[in-house]
Amino acid sequence: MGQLRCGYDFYKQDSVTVAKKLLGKLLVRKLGDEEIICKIVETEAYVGPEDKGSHAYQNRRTKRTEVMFEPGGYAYIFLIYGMYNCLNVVTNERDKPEAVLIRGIEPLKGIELIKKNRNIKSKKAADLTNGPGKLCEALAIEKDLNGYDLISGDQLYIKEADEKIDFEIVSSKRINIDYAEEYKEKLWRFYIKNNPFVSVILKD
DNA sequence: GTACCGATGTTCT
DNA sequence: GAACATCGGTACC
Repeated sequence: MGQLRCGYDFYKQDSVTVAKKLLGKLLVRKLGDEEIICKIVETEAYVGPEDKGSHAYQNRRTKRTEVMFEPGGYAYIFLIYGMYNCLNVVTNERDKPEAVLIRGIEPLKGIELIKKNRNIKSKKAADLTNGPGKLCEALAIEKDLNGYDLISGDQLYIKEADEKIDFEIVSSKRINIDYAEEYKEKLWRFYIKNNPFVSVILKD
């Protein structure tokens, strides 16, 4: 089944291309004997040294951003607001610091384990995984997976869906990057139209 | 449905 | 010391 998994030829593309192509693909997480599979429904591209929204703006290279300078195919995980982790996929070639933030996923398998990991009151299924912090908690994705190899690792990876389902892609501004000046206007967020696991719907 | 607010800790100035 | 690619609760429509 290896041919279904996304490899370097996929991740080496630019982040906007990868962000769009990730929609509809499957995020797989192995936890002991159990497996969680979710469909990716919302992404954001962070586009390299010129992008004022990106942690790697002006090639800012620190311990935190180091993995963004690696070749595409690694996980970039960072802590936000002191409490939540966010999962990114590093894209493009070595020394071209780009990444795609996964913002929304739809659980297909392992929902009981997701509920256990999240432990929330809400009965709405969407609240389990409709946001970057939520989905990391749901899949037990923590800082120890920063730099994880999504191409050859088996704990966390991305693969093609088993069957192709048509959907419409919506482009929008990225969420919560007020500091990014003109770059906050860029339509570098993508999601599957009408999917309930999308985190935010902006008014036009 | 929207609006605000506090929690929390790492990173960078 | 400030900022931060967020979330869940409460209050009020």
